[in-house]
Amino acid sequence: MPLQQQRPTGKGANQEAVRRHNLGTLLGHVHRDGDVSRAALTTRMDLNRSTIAALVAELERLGVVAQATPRGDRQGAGRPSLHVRPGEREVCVIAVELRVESIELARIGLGGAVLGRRSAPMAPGSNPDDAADEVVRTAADLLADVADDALLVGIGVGMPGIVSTEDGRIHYAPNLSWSDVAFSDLLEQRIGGAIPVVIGNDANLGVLAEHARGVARGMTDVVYLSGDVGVGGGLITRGRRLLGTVGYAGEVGHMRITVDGRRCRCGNRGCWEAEIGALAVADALGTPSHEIAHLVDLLDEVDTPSPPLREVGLMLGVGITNLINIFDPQAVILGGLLSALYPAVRDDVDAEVRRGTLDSEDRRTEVLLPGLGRDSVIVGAGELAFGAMMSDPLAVSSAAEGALAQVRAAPLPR
Amino acid sequence: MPLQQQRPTGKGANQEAVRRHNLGTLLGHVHRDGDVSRAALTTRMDLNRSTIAALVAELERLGVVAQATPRGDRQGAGRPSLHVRPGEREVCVIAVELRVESIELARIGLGGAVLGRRSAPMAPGSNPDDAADEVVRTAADLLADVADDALLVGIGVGMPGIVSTEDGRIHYAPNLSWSDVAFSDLLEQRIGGAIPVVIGNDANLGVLAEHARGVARGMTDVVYLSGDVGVGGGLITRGRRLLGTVGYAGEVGHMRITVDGRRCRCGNRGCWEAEIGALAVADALGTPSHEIAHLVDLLDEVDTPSPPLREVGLMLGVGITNLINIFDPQAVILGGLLSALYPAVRDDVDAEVRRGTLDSEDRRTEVLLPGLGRDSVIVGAGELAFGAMMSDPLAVSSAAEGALAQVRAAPLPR
DNA sequence: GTAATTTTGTCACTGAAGCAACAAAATCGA
DNA sequence: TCGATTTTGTTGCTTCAGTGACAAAATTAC
Repeated sequence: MPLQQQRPTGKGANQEAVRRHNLGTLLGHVHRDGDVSRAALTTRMDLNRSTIAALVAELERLGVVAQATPRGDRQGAGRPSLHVRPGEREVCVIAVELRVESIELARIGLGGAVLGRRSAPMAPGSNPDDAADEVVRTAADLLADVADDALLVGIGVGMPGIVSTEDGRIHYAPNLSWSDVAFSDLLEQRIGGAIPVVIGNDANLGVLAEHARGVARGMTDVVYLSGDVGVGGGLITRGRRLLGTVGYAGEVGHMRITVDGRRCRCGNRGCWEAEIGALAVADALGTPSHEIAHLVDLLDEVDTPSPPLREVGLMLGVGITNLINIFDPQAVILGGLLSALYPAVRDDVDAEVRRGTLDSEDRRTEVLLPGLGRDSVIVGAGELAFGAMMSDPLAVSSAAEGALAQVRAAPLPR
Repeated sequence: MPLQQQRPTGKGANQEAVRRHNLGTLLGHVHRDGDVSRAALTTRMDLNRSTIAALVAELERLGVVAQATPRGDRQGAGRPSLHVRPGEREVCVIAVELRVESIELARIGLGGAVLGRRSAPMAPGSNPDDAADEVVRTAADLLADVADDALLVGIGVGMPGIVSTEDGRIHYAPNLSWSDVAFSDLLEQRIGGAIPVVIGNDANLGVLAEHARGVARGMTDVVYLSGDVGVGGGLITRGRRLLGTVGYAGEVGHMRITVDGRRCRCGNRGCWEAEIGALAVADALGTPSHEIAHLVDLLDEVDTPSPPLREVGLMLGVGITNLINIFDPQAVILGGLLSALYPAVRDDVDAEVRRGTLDSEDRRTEVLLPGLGRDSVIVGAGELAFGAMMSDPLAVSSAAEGALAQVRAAPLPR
């Protein structure tokens, strides 16, 4: 069933939607694989050769893809199929990650290639306006030596905090001490509304990244956990992100797993992040709180875990078990600090998961480490920014005309 | 955006898919509202009048809908719009609910009308084969006096247990002491494969029912909880059921909320259902376990809850809070025993939910009681059975030709 | 009763995908 | 080396779903 009925809207469809869908899907394949043969596209999309040819031709006309006879390595008999790759005209996005100490930017091209990076300092206690200025300034720098005909189709921002999907507002970002900031508006104002700015939280982008280019490629149901002092969750179900009504879905950090447990920043007791977050790990290792930054290294050195650390592992296992029972995913991916914690307490986690989840032949959820490491948020921000392009290439590419120049020339204070 | 790209498949679309989508969506509107004007369809589906006319004409040709000038009550000026209603040819499904003590059946028509009911005893310790025989026998009875040209388009089965979506296997049904039963196969064999049999668990069908015809109409993200001795969850996100990889999603009963809590049937401690299930409620009320069937009445009589009962309420609140934080739904619906428990301990539950969830203007999850009461599972089973019809009316209705006769004449032992 | 409003049916038109036939390119086998 | 085979790309034609414009029909308001 190629088209999916989106029940709540109950809207009808027309040929134009088909064309949009097909162009977007085809471009998605190119973006995903970097290089696909037309024959492969024909098979995968289950369309006629002629149709694929027409679709590719249209995208080629826009300059976003190019066709070429394949290089060297042959496979099987028959005339070799033309390959479709990102085109002459460079299609790219700016991916931004707001961290507590720095702002990371990357320019990411169609196909997922990282074409450039910049890092800017995030002054302690920076306010959102300063940060937005810095982002735009650095983005302009990053775009300075890009070909003039390049197509900048979006800006994606990732950050630790609670983000409202619809309006791009940051509801609350404890690590940055921001609350109720319309950050995507701040950026859009500075670049003259040239291009849409989309924003997501770190765990949400983590799962997007791992699903698109990490260990969860090809899966349909994935839970991603990003652990630090707090714990966030990113969810993919049926191959799409689960965002909830406002976009606040995935706040698993305050899932209560022991009502009488450790006290959490939120005031409650026994929140999951109080039990497995950086503070709990530091306590278990006997690390003073100012050395929390080195927890990863300390965890790497753990050979046989101490009883307190094993207790943390147990709690990790309990929470993972809850999520498996709730979501029935193919994998749970442990990001951030958790990817250092897990190897240290693997036995306890695995035992708890086995004990608490039903384990049939057709269902065996894997617990995995991320495939993208530190880059997951910025890669996810790139994927997020590319999203619109993959659902309506024509509209987005025509809207993006001139955006590059506009961002380069963004007026900034000082 | 009328068509939704189903990312994982990456398939293309064609005009045929558009037609399918539009016919299905239109029929879905008729099914949902029972009676829609063509003008309303034009607005809602955002299609041309001519297109709507053509679509209605095609469905009318099949006999599944009929057009008529509206009765009496007029609204506004202008030529009155033709109304579309379920057609002369009766389109229906058989909805089945397997309970511990009985098997309930209903015949449900397009539009959601319950056209007939039967109840059959479920002998204690019945095996699946006996139950399947009984279902088919009762279904034949239920279909005895139906017009010969009626179209039986599906059979939906709901039951308490863990069900695999793809193959319709019941993995485990503790209350019935069944495990690993291919129940939909058992039914399909008996009716000669005339018609697809779809199966779902009670909480999953509960949320489907409340979403289609209960308090959650029009919502996009809903959590439904069905409480008894165990607690099950049914989830809707983006207007569609969340099933997970195998269909085991929503098993919230064994979500651990206090690691050192009451012992659960599963062997663990502090599972949610151990804290808020029937046994916990009975303990809190001081009710002996053999009177567990009267818990609803006892809870109705509660005026001011006792401290132990308030503790149960607290645990209910904690679990609901967890789910709100994870899913960010518009509503959490409390079904089964929980709909009796909630009014008794409402203050404690609400306080806990307020305390544990962030509460912004655009996000205020409601805790609701079901709108369908005892019927939710059977209504949900009906909706489930109608599902295929709403995504491809042509294919389903032609496949259903002759199914009625085949079910009536199903060969049965004795 | 007349005008305004709204909906309907009809029909020619547009646009997208499918199909079939033919030509081209590469591989495999003798 | 050459022909048979396989696979692909191209082209013109067909099919079909949705659209827009027009005139007609039914109702309400003045």
